[in-house]
Amino acid sequence: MEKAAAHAAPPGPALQAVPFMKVAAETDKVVLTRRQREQLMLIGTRLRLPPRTVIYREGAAADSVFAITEGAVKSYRELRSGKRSVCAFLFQRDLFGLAERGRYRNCTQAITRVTVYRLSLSQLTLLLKRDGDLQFQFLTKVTHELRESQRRAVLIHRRDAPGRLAMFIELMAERNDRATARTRRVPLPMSRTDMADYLGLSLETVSRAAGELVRRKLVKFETLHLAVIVDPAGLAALAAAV
Amino acid sequence: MEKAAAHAAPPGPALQAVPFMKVAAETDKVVLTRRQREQLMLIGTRLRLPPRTVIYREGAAADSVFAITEGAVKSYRELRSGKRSVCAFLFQRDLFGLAERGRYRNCTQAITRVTVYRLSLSQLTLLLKRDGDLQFQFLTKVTHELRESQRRAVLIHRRDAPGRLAMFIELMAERNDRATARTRRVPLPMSRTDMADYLGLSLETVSRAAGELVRRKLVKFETLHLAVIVDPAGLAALAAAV
DNA sequence: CGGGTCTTTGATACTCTTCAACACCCGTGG
DNA sequence: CCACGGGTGTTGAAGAGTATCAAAGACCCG
Repeated sequence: MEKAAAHAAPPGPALQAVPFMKVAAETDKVVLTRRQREQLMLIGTRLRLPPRTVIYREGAAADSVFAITEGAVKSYRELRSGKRSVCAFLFQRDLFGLAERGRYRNCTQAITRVTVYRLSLSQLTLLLKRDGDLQFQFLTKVTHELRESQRRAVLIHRRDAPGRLAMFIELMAERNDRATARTRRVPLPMSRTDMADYLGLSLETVSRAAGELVRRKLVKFETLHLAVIVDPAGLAALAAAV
Repeated sequence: MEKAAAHAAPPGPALQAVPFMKVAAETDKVVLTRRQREQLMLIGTRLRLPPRTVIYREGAAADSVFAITEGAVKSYRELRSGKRSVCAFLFQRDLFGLAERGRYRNCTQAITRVTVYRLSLSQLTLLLKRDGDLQFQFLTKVTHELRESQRRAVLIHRRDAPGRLAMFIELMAERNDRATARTRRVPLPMSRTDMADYLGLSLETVSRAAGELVRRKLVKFETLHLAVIVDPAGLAALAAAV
């Protein structure tokens, strides 16, 4: 566990994405070179933030882009009705804060304690235009996030709550890399309310759906924020049964 | 009408996106230089495709990226249940075909007659790495699409069909630039089924919702594929009442 | 151990989905 | 010119599922 982390995430920002093209090696993920990371560190500041910290608000002047090195962040929007819509959950090696016309479009808030790199937007722009390879990594990363976002849209098409939740758990399991593959444990750092706001369900329905998955012996919950996959095949079948 | 088109879309591919930073000019949209367009034309082929042409299928080997210069395209996924989920509707100056590990992730099909530039992925990659400014345009564009995708996710959070449809019409109106602003006409080239698959509703519900909007005198339909906004404020209010 | 937050559980109402029949548009062929 | 047929869209009635409101229970942190 520590070995992988030490080798994959040396000091400095990192990005996780799947490349456009098929690569020969089993290097499934894009990685930045040491030099690229060092350059990013030069224009960035490392921040450690406690849970619930609001990193920025919708509409705020955007002068920075953020790269997560540790922890979980949610990106959401406040709707007039007082409800929230969670756009994405962001983890290690994710990027956020890509603004529109100098303004952020979402709010972002730390879920757990997080470590992020705050990169100056203007300096980053210059750096990217200068270093075509680095920019290509960013392009790949954003494309990756676009695909993830579209996948979520597919998820929302399901009308049944247990199915949506099953897909969600699989999503989170994927994000947790191979740690889940071995232990079958899936950390769900966000609250039930956040999950509901992401899945487009009420929190009561999420709760009931979770109970249903447990009843069907597909998963169980060691704690509220740690699911264990009891029947991987069954869960996958339900998740795929769109 | 023709004047604007002639000035904004000279020969060659174009991209429409909102920049990260606030720009001084009222140039709201990113535009490619003539030289960049010419470079793209060098590595691309112009294709004219009749309606219903399937441009590529999910899982197919991806060797090209496409830029639309005219017409409408839908990007969708076939679900096991036989249903479809439409990920996005794509128009003039949109980009599609960003692959994952050498495979396309969605199917794309022409809705109307379309003109697209097919760009060789390998050559585009080289070109982008060489031309930092051009690549930055692509980065901006993909980021723009990411935001659009997230916006759709917000849209889906509404449970009421008339509200979803109202948002959809506003979305389409925006895409139609200022043409709608003057004439209040919104072209909806896609079928009701496509709209349903995009909105996460059944087509019957879309039909009923359309009837409801007409009944409330918010819009009317000149033809099935051409909506007219009767009460812009009322429609906007309903669309924003998330 | 206690207060507050978050989660679970229960009953009712509401909206959409589904299934089915019907209307419409348009190109084809008589 | 009109009748026909397929695809597409509309309308109707019954059923399923979730949202909502309300209240009790579990958990965390000080």
